[in-house]
Amino acid sequence: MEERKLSRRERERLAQRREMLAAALDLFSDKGYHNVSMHQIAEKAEFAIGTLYRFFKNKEDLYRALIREQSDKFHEALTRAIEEPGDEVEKLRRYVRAKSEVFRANVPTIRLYFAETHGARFNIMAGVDSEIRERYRQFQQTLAGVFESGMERERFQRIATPYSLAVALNSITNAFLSLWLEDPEHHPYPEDPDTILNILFKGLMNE
Amino acid sequence: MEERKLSRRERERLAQRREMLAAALDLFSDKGYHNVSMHQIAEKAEFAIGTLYRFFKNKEDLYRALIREQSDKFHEALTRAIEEPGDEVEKLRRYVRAKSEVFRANVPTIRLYFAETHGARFNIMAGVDSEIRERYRQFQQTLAGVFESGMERERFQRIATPYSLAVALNSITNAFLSLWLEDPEHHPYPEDPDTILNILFKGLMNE
Amino acid sequence: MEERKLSRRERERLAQRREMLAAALDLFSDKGYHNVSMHQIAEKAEFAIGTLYRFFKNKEDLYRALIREQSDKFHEALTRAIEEPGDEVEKLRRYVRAKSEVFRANVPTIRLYFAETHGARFNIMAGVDSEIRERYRQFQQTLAGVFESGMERERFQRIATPYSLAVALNSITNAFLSLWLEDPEHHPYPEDPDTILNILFKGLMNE
Amino acid sequence: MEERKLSRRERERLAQRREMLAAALDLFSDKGYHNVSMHQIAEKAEFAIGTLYRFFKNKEDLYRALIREQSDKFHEALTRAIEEPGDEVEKLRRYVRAKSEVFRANVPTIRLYFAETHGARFNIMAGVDSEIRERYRQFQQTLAGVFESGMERERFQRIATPYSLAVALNSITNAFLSLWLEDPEHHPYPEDPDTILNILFKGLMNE
DNA sequence: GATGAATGAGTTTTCATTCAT
DNA sequence: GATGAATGAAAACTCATTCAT
Repeated sequence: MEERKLSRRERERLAQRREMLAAALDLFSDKGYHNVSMHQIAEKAEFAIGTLYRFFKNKEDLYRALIREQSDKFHEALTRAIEEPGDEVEKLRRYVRAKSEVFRANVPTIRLYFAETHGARFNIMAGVDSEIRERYRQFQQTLAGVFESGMERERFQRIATPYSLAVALNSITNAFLSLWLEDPEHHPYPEDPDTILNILFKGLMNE
Repeated sequence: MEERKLSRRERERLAQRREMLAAALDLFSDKGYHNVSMHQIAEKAEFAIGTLYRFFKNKEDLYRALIREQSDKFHEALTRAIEEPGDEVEKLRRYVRAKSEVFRANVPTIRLYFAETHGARFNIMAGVDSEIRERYRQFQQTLAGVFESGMERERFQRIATPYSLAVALNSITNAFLSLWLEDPEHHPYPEDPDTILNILFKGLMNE
Repeated sequence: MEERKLSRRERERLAQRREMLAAALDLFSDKGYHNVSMHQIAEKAEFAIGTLYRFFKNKEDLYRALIREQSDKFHEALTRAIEEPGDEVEKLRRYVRAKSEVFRANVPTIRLYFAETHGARFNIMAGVDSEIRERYRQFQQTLAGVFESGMERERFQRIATPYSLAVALNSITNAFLSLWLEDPEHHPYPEDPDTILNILFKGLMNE
Repeated sequence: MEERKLSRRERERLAQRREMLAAALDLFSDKGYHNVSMHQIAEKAEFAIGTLYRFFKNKEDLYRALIREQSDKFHEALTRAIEEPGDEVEKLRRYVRAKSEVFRANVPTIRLYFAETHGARFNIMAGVDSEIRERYRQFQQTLAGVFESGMERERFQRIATPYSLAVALNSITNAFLSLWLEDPEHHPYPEDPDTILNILFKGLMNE
């Protein structure tokens, strides 16, 4: 935004920080939080261990910074997809497409989300600051809003609560994208968002 | 099955093993794999460390055995629900009901699946032996079979491939049940399977 | 006392503990608390580092155990010297003699007392558990009791409060013994307790 | 002495040095040598780390300079007290009074002497450069001179060697002053030097 | 077969010191 | 000369695993 105001010092600092986080992301996503040592991160980032600790006060701090940064990036992209003008169906299509792209472009980050973490709990956003969970919840509310407005405009039927539909849509996209992630050969990347959306859109039952 | 053929020795051994796994399940599900030591498990199970190592060659082996055992239990219950006689809709309802019950009755195990694990990957069955994944895949095939036969009998429309529908149904149930698990007050336990199934059964779109 | 009741196991354990404390005493008294690592202690005692930690939960715990043990030994010896029957002068002589012997026989321990310690404060008993300081204070009270009874029996003049005299006697003995400790050639070991006691007993002033 | 010969440069340098030492004194006396980092000293003195190292070649050097400077200050004051004209008793009284005042006015420095230090040894001047010890020894000789001349003039009895008496007087004052330092409520500051001196001056024994 | 004491590699973290700017 | 970012050796402590009893 206003990056040109940064001094050289500050720019360098940011670049270093980025390199450290990039190294950490690679390692964490590959082996999981507990199987990566600070030494390994320092080595991969080509800094001395002490330097790492100048940027992050401990291992957990580094991990949290990483998660927060990545999830911010995702939320922005996904929120944008929903909030740009368009009718509900368009929004959902844009959303699924954006999420697919984010997955495709950030495989290590995705793995990180699901890889071992501290008290990693259950679903996609687990094991993470309550702060981040809260943001995820809010995002899911935003998504629910799309279903809600669709219902009000009688585009959508009230087959479930809007929030449930948001949860369902997220879980289905996650499931499909992770199929692809784990075995791209057998489970092709869903180019067309309707592959996923039709499961919601169309009724399974005949009559 | 054929337990009466076991000698006293063997029966005792099995009982000991069960106690060890039970202790491990409690601890792992509470604190996560890396925050539990073999000593703690031994102590909780009231055995000496060395004895633990007679039963499991290392920590990972113990962990895998635990996961395998639990997932076997689940698969059996779920497969039974599907394979008992009935039409496709009945089978799906029985399946969702059985899965809910299994969740409700095995919270620690469920937590374990989603808690930190070695290289825990993404969706519900991840982070685990390929052996177990394979079994999960097979189970999902079985579930897909229900959709397939429904399509053949024209009970179901072909809104997606049968396997995709199996994946979708699993991800949605997981998502709903984990909402309940994390915050039972705000997200009530789904007594009626149709709460979940309707998302598949009914079409969202008007027309 | 009742050591014959100890099992072999327990006897071995105690022997090991003793060796660890002995190694620690040597090192601490030589280099000071902060300049000795747990590895060095383990190595000197010929145990693995982990074994050290089976006996003492951390470095401070080891240090405290050492101090406590040594000071117990001293207090016992010194208290005995005072409390055995005899008149006040005899008691003070026995006390100074006992203290000299304890110094002579426990040079490393003495050094330890005065070597660097955590928050080592000032005088001889400093830098140590308040528990130990309290014991030292009590001991000084006992010593003051000797002066007091001497005054009551009019053997001693009331040139200062009994407690002050106890403090003075202790500080003088410490000073002389540490002169000897630091430079035995120039400052001979005080064989005769009256070398020290006369400073209290006799008046410096003519008239 | 000849400070007006100093250039502005040199005067500034000295002022900086003083600030560094003052910061170090505060920190060391509060937390002890090992619990203070060079960074903390630099920060408290409001200089960069590198600048600190321009003045002192390492942490130990800084520490030694500090001790030396403080002890110089003390020795000067105490020597003056002894060497000003007057008879022996006056000199000793002036000495005890001066020492008390020095203690009272320099609590942090006093704490520093007794707080944890490298190889802090035993009595008051220990744990320090041999250079400083030597100076302390010399000072004690000066004090012994007072006792000696008192003996020659038959003011004092020869109850011990003059040097021993100097040692005894020092240890007693230290002991009393440190009692006050540690617990001013129970152990009042000795306003009257004779509180301390009478222990030497008067004989304890009747007869 | 059971035990649990012993092991030591490996982890996180600190901090005195250097040196390019 | 001053700065403070960078360094990496070294510290305390943990815990999976072994093996003598």
